[in-house]
Amino acid sequence: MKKSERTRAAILEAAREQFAALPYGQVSVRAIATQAQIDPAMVVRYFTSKESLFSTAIDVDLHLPDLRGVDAEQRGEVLLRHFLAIWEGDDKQTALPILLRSAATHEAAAARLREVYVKQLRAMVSTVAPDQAARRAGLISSQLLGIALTRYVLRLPDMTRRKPDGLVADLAPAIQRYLTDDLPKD
Amino acid sequence: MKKSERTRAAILEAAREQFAALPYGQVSVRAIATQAQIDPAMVVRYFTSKESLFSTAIDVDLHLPDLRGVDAEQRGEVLLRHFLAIWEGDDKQTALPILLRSAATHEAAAARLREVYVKQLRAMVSTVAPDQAARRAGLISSQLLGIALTRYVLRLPDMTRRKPDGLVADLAPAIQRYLTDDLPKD
DNA sequence: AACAGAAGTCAACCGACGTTGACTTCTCTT
DNA sequence: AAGAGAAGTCAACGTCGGTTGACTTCTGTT
Repeated sequence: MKKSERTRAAILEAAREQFAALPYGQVSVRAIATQAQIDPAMVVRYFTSKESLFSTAIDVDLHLPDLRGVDAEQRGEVLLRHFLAIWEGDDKQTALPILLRSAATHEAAAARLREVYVKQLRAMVSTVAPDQAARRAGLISSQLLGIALTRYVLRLPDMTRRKPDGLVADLAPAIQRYLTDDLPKD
Repeated sequence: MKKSERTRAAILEAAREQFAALPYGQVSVRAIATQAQIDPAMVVRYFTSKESLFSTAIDVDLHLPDLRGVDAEQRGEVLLRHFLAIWEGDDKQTALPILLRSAATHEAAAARLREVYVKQLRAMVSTVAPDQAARRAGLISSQLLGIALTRYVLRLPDMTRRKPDGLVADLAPAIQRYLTDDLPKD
């Protein structure tokens, strides 16, 4: 059954594109169907419901680099560059933009984002900073997601204006400190 | 006409509460009306439309402190504490939570947030760090809003777990640096 | 060529929502 | 007390979106 694979893939591709551009509630099954040049009923036929299509469409793998192979003093910069590349690249390699855009609106998206955070970012931090890894990962996420929020979602002028290299120069040190500094006793 | 003032205020209060809890699209005029114990038609009568009710409901004044009267080394901490208090307080003093929750979904909310950013945060940074104020304000907003996003909207476990004082201890230095450090030439 | 099962189409249902306009009730002035 | 204007009620309209189910068309095997 080759035909079915094609339409299934077409639906998925259209869905990813739509969800990347708009939050969950503003994406309609009808719009996805139109873009995939099929009938709205097919979406349901293949994916049961909009909700489960959404779940299927977002398999977020951040492909985080293995920081153990990176100079200890450069890890913050490497991580930040990788993160920015996810957003700057137009290739839609990861579904992170999809997730962040919907997370404020859609609890399922928020839950998935928490899962990605724990299994990928926190896990990765653990490999290079086993001491206080969860705490460090939290701090790092607050800065990284803050960058994504202000630059790509809210589009604050002072953030959109910057070139990626400039952002790295300004922000990598902060990430680096969260990763390696001694933390207050708390 | 005293009665009208009361219902008008009741609608506004209900609206603020609803918008603070849910993004724009998930708040219905009917729900606001129910909470205010009035008829949905009254909402339109008093505020013309849901959209203009939203605009009226959010008059965001962050009441940012005047950092010029604060020890130069403590400004980051003071600013961060003030920001956290906005979110921790249950008194709904400011409409910032309303705005952030809707900003990912609703362009009008995002636009308003940009305005608040420019007129309040950036303006305040200018008073204590006139050099590169816009750039510094951008960096600070990325960290502050990142905290709000991860802790209060996404509720990442490693951020919700922390006590405010712990967050201040870990994060105030970063804010302080964005405020006062020499920045790379860019 | 014929038939079965897959793939695709079409129209409609149902619920939710913002908004409207006609109607009723209240309230205050004279 | 009466009448006018404000305040409030009610039912409905129109739209949109997810979902359904019956129907038609295609495809591949025998």
